Amino acid sequence: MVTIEDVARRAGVSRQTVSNVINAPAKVREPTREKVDAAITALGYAPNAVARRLRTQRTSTIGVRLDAYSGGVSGVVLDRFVHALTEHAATRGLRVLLYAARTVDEELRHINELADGGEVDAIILTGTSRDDRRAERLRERDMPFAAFGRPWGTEDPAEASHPWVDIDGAAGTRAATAYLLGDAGPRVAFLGWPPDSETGDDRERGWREAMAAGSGDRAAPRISSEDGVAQAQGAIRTLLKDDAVDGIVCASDALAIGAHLAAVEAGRPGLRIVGFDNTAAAEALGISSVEQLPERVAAGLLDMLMGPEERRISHPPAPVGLLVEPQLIVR
Amino acid sequence: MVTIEDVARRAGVSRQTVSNVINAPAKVREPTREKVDAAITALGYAPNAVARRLRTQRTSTIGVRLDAYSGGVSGVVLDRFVHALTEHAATRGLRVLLYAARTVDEELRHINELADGGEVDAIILTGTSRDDRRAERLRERDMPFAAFGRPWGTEDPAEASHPWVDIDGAAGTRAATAYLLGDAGPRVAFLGWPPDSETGDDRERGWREAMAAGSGDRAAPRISSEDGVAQAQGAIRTLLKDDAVDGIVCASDALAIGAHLAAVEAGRPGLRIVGFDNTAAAEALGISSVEQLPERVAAGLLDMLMGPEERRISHPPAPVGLLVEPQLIVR
DNA sequence: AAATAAAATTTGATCGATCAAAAATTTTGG
DNA sequence: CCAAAATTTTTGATCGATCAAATTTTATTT
Repeated sequence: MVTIEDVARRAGVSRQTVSNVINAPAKVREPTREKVDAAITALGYAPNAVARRLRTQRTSTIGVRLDAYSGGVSGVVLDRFVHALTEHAATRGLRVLLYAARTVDEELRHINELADGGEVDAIILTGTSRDDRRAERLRERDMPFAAFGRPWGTEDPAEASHPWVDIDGAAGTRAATAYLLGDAGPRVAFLGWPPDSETGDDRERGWREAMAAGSGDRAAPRISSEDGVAQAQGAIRTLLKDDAVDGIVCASDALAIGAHLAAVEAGRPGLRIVGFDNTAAAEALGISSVEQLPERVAAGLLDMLMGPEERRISHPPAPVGLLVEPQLIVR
Repeated sequence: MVTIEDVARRAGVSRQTVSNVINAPAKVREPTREKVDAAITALGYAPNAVARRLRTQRTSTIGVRLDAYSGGVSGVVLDRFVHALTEHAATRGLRVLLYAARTVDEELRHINELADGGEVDAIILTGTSRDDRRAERLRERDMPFAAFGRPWGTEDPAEASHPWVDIDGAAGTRAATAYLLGDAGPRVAFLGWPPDSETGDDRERGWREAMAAGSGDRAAPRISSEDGVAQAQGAIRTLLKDDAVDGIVCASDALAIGAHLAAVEAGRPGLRIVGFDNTAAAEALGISSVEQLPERVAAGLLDMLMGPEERRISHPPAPVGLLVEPQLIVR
């Protein structure tokens, strides 16, 4: 292994000058820098990341939880998010360290380990809930963090207690509903999950608002189903027997696929349906869907952790919230 | 931050004794150990991972590439693999560091960086090809690695040049074909990609072998389509016009979904179709599929890198190959 | 050209742990 | 009970870099 000492010896300068060439080239005179650069390339030197971390007390690493694989249609959004985060982090000189956890307690243990061991400079939370214990723990431990998911309850971006970015689900279903109202007809139904899930209620709200604001038929039903193709198919099968609907806005692609299958079954393959998440399955079946743009979320979170141009993590990051407007993909 | 020195002072012993309590408790006398343990819990001490890495020259971290998000039906296998790897790695005291790359050259750069900076102890390659440049580079650099994917060309597990684990695609299609021969009829067609992709040819071989070995109809066709729902749908639409087939074994779920749609369209919703990868989309549509079990691949790769019970990476790991038999999921 | 200011470079200390060898203690055996 | 062996504990060096302060060199001013 080539060390900074080797380079210094070869270039006939001191360690620190080599260090300066790498970290603060402006401090070094041109001819000196050239000598050092020549030595660096001749020896193939690269700074040892571990030694640097020990000295600077910065790991340039952020931790991200990988959820237990759900097996369902969803989960893809998170995968795309992790991918985008990794790419964006790289351009800012950060690395992404994974940890897997199936439960909150398991995740809390991991958070402790990462913090105790000084392994990461910041943590990205996903899927935050009201009074999130992880957020609490991270605050206690004084570990910078940002969340993919709004702090339900206090959603005013101006008075956030920590940085967060979330998809504006209501905006997504609003756009979907407006599209169907214009393109299909006034009787646009909503197929959602049973009430009281925060994400679900948010998406329902968008439909309600668009129906009220536009030319929506007040009588258009709100149907409830667990998140699964078969369950949704059953629910919509029943619906299509009696009700005359022009289109269905769904809270997820799994629901949309079920609705689509029920429509085909009922001899109405042209019934307009819009899903949510824009998964490969919806794409494969040609179902329109609301695309979450997890890449924007990833970029937004890093901006918050670091400031838009910085290359180091703010401590603590400014507590602001950002809602990303999703995009309707029409098929 | 609590250091080993703080603990030593509080317990009234030396640094090294504290270190021994943590890393080699057998070397420490019982009463001493108790004192130290008490101090550790009182102060909430945890060893600094970065300092330890610098001294031991081991990072206990493995690097894994995250592919560019493909957007298609596939990709999920890799995500599940990364997840399983993270979980298994954790139980062996390893961390998983991600890097994103879109091209081979980009990946080679990342490999160099990770090796130069001493960031990882080993790298996991995915999607290996014949004469893989990454494998070559890693060998040159003396970085331990293992691959998800066989070294096409020399597939005899006994004479591998590096450790690898792969899914036995032929075994998967063999099982799928045998199942359809028994359950549907002798005319089992194969819907695959254009020839000369290694994975594709492997999967086709399984079908051929099972057809020859079982009661397969020699005349059953082998149809070719690019990997996409629409393309496959078109190909099978044509097929179903003339040919009478009892079932179709497909090289991917995307193809299977296309075939399924064509079958429904042709008024044969009961036509037996088997896909490959067992994606959420296939599950949602109730299409049988071959499940790759990426969890086993992850476990197998770590066993190879570390030995089945060890907690440190062998250098170099023994070059052996392992084919994991996939599992047919009947729906 | 000397005095002063500014810039460039070097030196010594440090980050927090483990390794290797030395010193202190306990155990064993005659 | 003492010497030798075995065990336990401590000390000093080190991993490879950066920080802070000291020193040297160059540039500016009078």
